Amino acid sequence: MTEIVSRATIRDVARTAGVSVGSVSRALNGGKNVSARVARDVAAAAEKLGYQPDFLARSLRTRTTGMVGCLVSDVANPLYASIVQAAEARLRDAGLLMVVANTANDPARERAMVAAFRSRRLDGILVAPGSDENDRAWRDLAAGGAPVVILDRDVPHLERPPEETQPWPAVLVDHREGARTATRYLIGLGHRRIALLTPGARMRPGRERIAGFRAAFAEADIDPAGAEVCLQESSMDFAQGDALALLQRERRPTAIIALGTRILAGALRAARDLGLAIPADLSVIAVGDTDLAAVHSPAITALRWSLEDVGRAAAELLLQRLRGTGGEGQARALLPVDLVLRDSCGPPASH
Amino acid sequence: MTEIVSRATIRDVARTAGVSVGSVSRALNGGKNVSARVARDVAAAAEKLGYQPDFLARSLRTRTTGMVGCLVSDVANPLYASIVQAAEARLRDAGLLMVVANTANDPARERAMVAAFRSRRLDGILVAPGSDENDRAWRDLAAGGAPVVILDRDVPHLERPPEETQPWPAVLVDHREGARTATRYLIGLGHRRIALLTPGARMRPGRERIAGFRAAFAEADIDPAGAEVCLQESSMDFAQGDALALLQRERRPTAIIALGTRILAGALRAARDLGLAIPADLSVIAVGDTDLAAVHSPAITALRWSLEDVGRAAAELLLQRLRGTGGEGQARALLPVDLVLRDSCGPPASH
DNA sequence: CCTGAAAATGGAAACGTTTCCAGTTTAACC
DNA sequence: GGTTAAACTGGAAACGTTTCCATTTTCAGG
Repeated sequence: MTEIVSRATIRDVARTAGVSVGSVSRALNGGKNVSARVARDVAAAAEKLGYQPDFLARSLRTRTTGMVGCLVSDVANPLYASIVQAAEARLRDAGLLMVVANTANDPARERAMVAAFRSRRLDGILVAPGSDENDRAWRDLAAGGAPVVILDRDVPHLERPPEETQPWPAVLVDHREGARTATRYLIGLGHRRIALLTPGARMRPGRERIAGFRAAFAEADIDPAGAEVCLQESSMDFAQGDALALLQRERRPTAIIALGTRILAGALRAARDLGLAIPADLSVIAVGDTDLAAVHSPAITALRWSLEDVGRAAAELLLQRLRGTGGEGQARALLPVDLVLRDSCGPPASH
Repeated sequence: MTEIVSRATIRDVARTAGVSVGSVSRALNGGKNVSARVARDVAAAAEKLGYQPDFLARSLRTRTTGMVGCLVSDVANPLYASIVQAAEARLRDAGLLMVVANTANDPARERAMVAAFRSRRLDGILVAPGSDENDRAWRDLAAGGAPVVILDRDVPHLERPPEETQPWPAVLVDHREGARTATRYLIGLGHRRIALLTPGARMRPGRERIAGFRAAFAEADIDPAGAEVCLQESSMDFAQGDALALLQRERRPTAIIALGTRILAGALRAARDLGLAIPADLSVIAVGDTDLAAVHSPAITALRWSLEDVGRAAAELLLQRLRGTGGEGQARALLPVDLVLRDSCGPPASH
């Protein structure tokens, strides 16, 4: 195994095997229309030279790169990291590479990355846009021409090219039903004043949760004023200050539903600082089942959905599109949310 | 802005501007050796046609792809996610895309991804190999020819090509000093039996921590038998079972130092299940400052280093190499580890 | 052995750039 | 204005594949 100075090309293989370049290509790829002799010689020559095809040249010719892009606000956010991880696993098994970019929910950056993906001719895109109202983003995506799969966002039908009748493929999570289940559970325990701590309603997950939260109050025939929605930025410190103010009020909520890691952490800290015991003084439900929720004392009851399933399903949907074998039926997936009961909820203290 | 059916090529721009292809390329790229008239006409034509250069063709010609690969065991692991995120941010600012791949510490997969990166001619690679002894991995990396930056792993000098005198560029974290500081702190509080819970010593961070841990015992002139190293797989459940056994022993450790999220969580659960109070019955130090450590009650004292700095520094090192402007001095970075004091440590209970 | 179709093959034309080279225009200087 | 160097330009050759097309070879069936 000698050190190869400059890599062997298909031409070298052809010369070594004593056949034409065309034949080498056919032998190595299709396998169709090639005699046993040529196949053998080519394989031997390729092996001898340590030939590895150049994907760039191949891509230029075939107009397919074997790469897909993944656009999320922040791969370091656990809620995205697992999705990215699972999607990458599935795509890799299909022989595709994944390029990832963080957008920090910045529309300009989103546009720039979509353009970069397009210039590089990526075969497809997985994307969770930072805002559902960003028409430019949707237009850019549509203009790219590559198949797109949406991650848990609302997609405007109207923006599709006219000939397309199908909505964009998407993987959605049933946050509405999840929030409704959680709220119903708390109401059933006797709570009448519940606060939902969630980031802005700019995006689908927040909107759906709020809708489910309100729906539970409506169907229980309870004073809807008890359903308090606190919009929060995703910063832990802000959440903590906000939670402090919330829990110090005269008629404070007796239960809270808090999103993810940062907001939940802020709320828990606030409760601890105020000396509120969980669940005696305050019931808590986490949205998203993180290590924090599972290990906290007491363990936190949580809404759980499978991030891995989201990533896997998205990759699967994209692969269907890429292979053209898109049995039109399953253009979108709706994944369930479960309520994992632990020790952080109980009846409200009598007052 | 009409819908463009098939994208405009440089040839279209040339025709529209009434100049040659070569001139268009010069006008758009170099800006050197092009008259004002040509520059203007070309810019106008490109704008009018919505021309966007095809990176594939460009890459084929220039042998540079503007993409770098990032190879880690698992992007969903918070310890890697932030590194990846920060590195991507820096590389994006430099106009590079990042393709990421998870190896699950599987040598075969590592080899496959390195080969894939090479076939796609990625400009460089950031990598945290799953094992420091995997000679094949190092050889493959070296053979690729692209610049490589190592993430917190020991790199064998001997494997370098003979003409290279510099070691591989790498970003390292001073886990040894961190572990020594933490251990010294516990010893100072009076602890004499301390357990270090860490994943295997196959990789640099584990090895360094163990070394620092032992060094602290050695320099304190204390019975070294009290320094107990528990090698753990990175699975929370296993860690919990293991921690349970450890803490139920006759002469159990009075303090533990536990890595990351999963192992720490397992240990905390075990302590909770046994009714051990922290820090009265058991002192705990977390290795890696996670949300869990910060928000736990009581808050957990933790060893902290900046994952963002690791990612940023790695990207910086790689960029230096890519630009050839690698002031040879800073071929590697060693980042510090701090001990963040919280409420989880105290003197051991008298016995 | 002949015929025709099917299979296999070599050569060359793409794919869309950048860059080299030779030639032509401009500029500068006396 | 003439000479020379510098700046600019067009044409064509890469880069390394795949795929088309026209030949040549193989093979089955009479």
